[in-house]
Amino acid sequence: MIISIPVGFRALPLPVAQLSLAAVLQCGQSFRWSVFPLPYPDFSVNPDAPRHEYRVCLRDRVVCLRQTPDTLFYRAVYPSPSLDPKEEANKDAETLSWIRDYFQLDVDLLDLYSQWSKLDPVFHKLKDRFEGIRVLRQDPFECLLSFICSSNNNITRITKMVRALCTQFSSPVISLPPPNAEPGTELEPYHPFPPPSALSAPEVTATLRTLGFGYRAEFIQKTAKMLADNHNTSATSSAKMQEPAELWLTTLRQMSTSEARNELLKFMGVGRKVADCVMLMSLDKREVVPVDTHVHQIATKHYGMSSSSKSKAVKTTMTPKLYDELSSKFVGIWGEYAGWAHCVLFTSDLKAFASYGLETSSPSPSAPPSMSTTPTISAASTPSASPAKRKRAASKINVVKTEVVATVAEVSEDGSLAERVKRRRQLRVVATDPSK
DNA sequence: CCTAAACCCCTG
DNA sequence: AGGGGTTTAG
Repeated sequence: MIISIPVGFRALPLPVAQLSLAAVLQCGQSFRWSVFPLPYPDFSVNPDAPRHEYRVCLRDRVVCLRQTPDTLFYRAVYPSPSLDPKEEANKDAETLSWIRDYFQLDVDLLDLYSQWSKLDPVFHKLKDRFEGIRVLRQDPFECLLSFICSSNNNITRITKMVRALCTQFSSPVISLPPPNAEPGTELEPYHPFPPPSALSAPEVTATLRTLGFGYRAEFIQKTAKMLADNHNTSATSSAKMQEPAELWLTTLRQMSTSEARNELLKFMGVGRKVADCVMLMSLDKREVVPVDTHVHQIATKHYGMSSSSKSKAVKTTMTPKLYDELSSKFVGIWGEYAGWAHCVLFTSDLKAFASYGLETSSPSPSAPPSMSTTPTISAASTPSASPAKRKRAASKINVVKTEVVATVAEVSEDGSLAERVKRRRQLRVVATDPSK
């Protein structure tokens, strides 16, 4: 099979089993990729030719990707066309290294798939249908704001909102025609994701509301302002560089899962689910399994999971306790890369998963053995403390109101989710209203 | 410590 | 009517 390299693209050998762009770029991890169908006259001539081009704007360039069963084609387009060749080569190397980082290509997905298959019969039956699904390593600020938008929402609308955020609050770096377009086709502007400083002004809330963000408008602006106020203390030297607040968010990669979660929960509009998504998809917390209502449904139906306290039907509400139970059970099943396994099963092809359930649900509830017992969970995912210590910490917060920050720092080692939320509320007061 | 309702917009 | 959630009030 001969595949010609598209003009301007470089080739990176990569089996589609290691990465499937079609599955990964549109499954609700990132909401900013544009997809273009490639108008080939006849695919029967070359059935393996790429059908789509994917594009996204990164800082000063637009990255374009195409894929065949064994090759990833990539190129970047820059605003200034006449660079000297050496500079050009540098930038291309930069683009390749960004791709390797963004798709985490050093992680062998085939290894993981075979591990999960041994650990989980349900996964074993499904794995062939979900090739090449991996967790992206996204920019933390973009990830945080995108998932604040995700509450009570669907992928289509989140995508529209994130797009609106970019077109409204950042300048386009370049305008390009769609791939394989006729001459004279209208150019399309490409906007990078806006930095915190562009979203922190109070008027931003109203603008976002007119753009259809609803109650999330305030969350976005408050979160951006909190980041800018706390971390953008010195000016950013270059427009191409990240702001200090963005760099600070990235440092959460160095922290433990529970520490990073505590930091994220301080932001307005960020609860457990959003925090976990941000940690999994941008902060290297690969064991974290975010739980939403859909995961809950599948968990009870296919894995025999149900809240230990309430043995009601599938109609139970998602309490913090239930969330913890479900999340830790999946970590117990899938292990170190549990979040990645979750991604394969739940955020790719939900309909295929549902149909699988219809086929096999009646004969035998083939739940994995680890379901029945409480699995051992790493300390990082479920911090525990003596009840006495916890109580002391909680009461301290209620009494002391003036030195909240110091108190929080002291007790932030542990605590239930509810307690963390309480602490967050007080922290927000300090962070957003210094006068009080 | 835990539960329930509102929130804003889009889709069925 | 209800949704891949969070906040606020009880």
